[in-house]
Amino acid sequence: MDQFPGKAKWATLVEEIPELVTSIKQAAQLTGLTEDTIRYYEKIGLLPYADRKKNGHRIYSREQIQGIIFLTRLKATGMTLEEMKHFREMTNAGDESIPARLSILEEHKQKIQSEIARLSDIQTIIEFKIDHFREIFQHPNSNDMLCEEASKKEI
Amino acid sequence: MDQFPGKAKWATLVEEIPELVTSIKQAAQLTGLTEDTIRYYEKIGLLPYADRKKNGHRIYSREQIQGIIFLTRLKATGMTLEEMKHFREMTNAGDESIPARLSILEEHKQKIQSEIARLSDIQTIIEFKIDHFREIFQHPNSNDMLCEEASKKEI
DNA sequence: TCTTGACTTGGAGTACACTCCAAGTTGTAC
DNA sequence: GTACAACTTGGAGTGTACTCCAAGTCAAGA
Repeated sequence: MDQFPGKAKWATLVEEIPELVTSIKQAAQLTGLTEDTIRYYEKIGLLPYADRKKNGHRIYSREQIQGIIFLTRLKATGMTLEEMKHFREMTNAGDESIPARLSILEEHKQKIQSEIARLSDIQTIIEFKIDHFREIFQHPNSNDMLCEEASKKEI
Repeated sequence: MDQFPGKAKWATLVEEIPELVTSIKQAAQLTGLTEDTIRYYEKIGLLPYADRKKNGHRIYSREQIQGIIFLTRLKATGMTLEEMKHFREMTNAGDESIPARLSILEEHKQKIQSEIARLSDIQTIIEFKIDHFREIFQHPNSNDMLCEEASKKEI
């Protein structure tokens, strides 16, 4: 629902990621982000300051690319940049922050669950509306009757 | 995932809506929108110019409130204001626009379906990550092994 | 040596959807 | 008659997440 680049484009398996990614362009292709977005994420501290080649160009390890991809998963399920930043900052704190990270992920998982439930509920309402329109279209005369019926149901 | 006001608050059954809603405050309570948002929607043409009382205060019929609530459903499932405006403009065109409205709703329904599928997919990935953290936490030594295993799966 | 292309930086601009504010009007309550 | 609440308007400001741009650097190729 967010702008989320087409799935086939970027890496979904570790094997597709070189051990060393030597340009921001490549990083962008692998993660599905734009180069500007990667720079922006680094600027706001969501991504750590990336290593540079001698000429100043960014390089990334496979693990770093994997980390970015995981962040895009969180973002794609509605986590804000600020929350992601918090999650990532804990990664820096090492294994002792694992329980905290676990509970963030578990909470987020619950949120996704509720989101799915919410979408399904509204899906049902929209389906009702679709049926309603289809009725009107097929039996233009029984229009009012169906409206009566509709008024007994959820809006 | 969007800011979506708490469900219990507003009307979900037609019976809860008076036949005539005589203030923007009441309209806001019934629809779950803020007064400012209702004015804003009217300003951008997403809602038609509401009838006013002699003193200029807005009034709404039950049907109009129902219409607003349906728009909030569309919004809550990711439809943009611009798309909703388009949908609503067709409502003005009368019954001849029903096939077009039908196809918009059907397309939107498909989008929600894909959205649910997308969330479920990522849910699975997050669950894997949670299991991974839990493993590390419970068996700190087998850490590397599990990382190896992880690297064979989806990121 | 010069050009080209891929990057770098800081900072400004954009899109969406509100959200807030100041100034004014109206109707009721005391 | 005056205070007050509940509205009205136009317009400015906010937050999130980018997106774009100008000016500069650097390495490789003709």
